[in-house]
Amino acid sequence: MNRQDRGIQHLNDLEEIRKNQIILATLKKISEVGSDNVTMDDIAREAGLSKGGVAHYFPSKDVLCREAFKRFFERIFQRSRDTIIGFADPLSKLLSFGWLYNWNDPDVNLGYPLLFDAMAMASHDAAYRQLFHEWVDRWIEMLSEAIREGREYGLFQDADPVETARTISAIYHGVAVRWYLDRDSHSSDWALRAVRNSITRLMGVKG
Amino acid sequence: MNRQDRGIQHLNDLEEIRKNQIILATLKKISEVGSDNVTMDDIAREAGLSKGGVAHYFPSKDVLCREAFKRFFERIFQRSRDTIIGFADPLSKLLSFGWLYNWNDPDVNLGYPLLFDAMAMASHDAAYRQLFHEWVDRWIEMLSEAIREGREYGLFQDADPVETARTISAIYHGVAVRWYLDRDSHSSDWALRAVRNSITRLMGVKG
DNA sequence: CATGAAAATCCGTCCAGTCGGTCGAAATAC
DNA sequence: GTATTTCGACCGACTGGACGGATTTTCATG
Repeated sequence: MNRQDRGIQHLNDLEEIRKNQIILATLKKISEVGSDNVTMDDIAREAGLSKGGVAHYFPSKDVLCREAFKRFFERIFQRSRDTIIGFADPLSKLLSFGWLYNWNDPDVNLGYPLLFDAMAMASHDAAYRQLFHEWVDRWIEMLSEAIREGREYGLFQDADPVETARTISAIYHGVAVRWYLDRDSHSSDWALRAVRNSITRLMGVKG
Repeated sequence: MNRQDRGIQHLNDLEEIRKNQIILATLKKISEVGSDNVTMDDIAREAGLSKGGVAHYFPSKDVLCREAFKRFFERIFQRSRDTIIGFADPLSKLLSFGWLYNWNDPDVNLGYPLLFDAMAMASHDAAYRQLFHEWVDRWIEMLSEAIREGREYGLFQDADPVETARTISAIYHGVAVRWYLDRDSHSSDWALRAVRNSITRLMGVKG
């Protein structure tokens, strides 16, 4: 981005644009090499700025990374919500996250390394655990809503919706780890069958 | 360990003792701060040696970490095998990993940060993916054996044992992540119920 | 004295964060 | 309308510290 572009923006707009630009670059770089191995120089260059330019918008690497992770998780959650509301049937809602196991999805290729990085951070850093907790909680809220709905219609067997939602969420996650990290032995088809099987049986739906 | 101890050992013994000592220290430190943040100095001090002492036994940090991870995964797997063979009933075998959700277990407190670290590495490094793959494969072999047994006795419904084993393994993993990283919302009781429920229903066992 | 393990030291590299400076644009003065 | 000043985004050289690996030194042992 050259200097000509700058004048045509309001200042507040510019700040938001630059921050976004930097955060996108941060996510890409962390995804590529991990947050411990990424340098501010890498991020700056990826964003088309210099170290000083990045420093102008973010006070430290730590703050930048946290903000980047936060926005990324937010985006993934929004996407999940957009997907789930496209289904009316409660079981379909619970099974609507197949895109998590699609190699051609750009969010997937960017996202899994980010997720693993965030989890590794979380195991040492309470702030990242909090971030993870908030993210999971929003998923649970969304899933348990669908479960309650299904129970009302008599589709699902009786069980605590929140507890069941946590189990479903965990199953998606566990399958995802295998699918992404041991890809030669865990095809996308396996992943889809695994979650479908586990979840339908868990909910007491006749197969 | 002080100098008096050293003379009473054969040289080959000593080498194995030192390597073990260093590896244990490495695992502890990685568990505490992550493999990227650990320094050779940290490891040496933890092992009661100096940097030079460690360098004498391991050529580089990279090699040391890989070897440490390898031995750790091996140990966990051995422990799992020891546990599973204590049960005769195939379903009990599949449910015999409750110790994975026990906060008082020393392997647990040491192990989860190591596992998350290894996964984050694996998402960038094929060598760690290979390590993960081999580890998973041994689990799958062990689990699918129990599943085959259960099918022979007519306890489990028909389904591909390996595919089902992969699903069970993934469920254990997914539940573990939630339990360890979002501990305030996921009790050990929840974790045990979650795997028991998911697995018994997946296997078609009458609850 | 000889040997080799371990300690101490050194050196090259890398990186986060700082700071003085540049440049263009907007504001103000005249 | 033009000159001048101010403002702030941005740059990039630099610093200080940390680290990994190699080299040198010390020392226990036989």
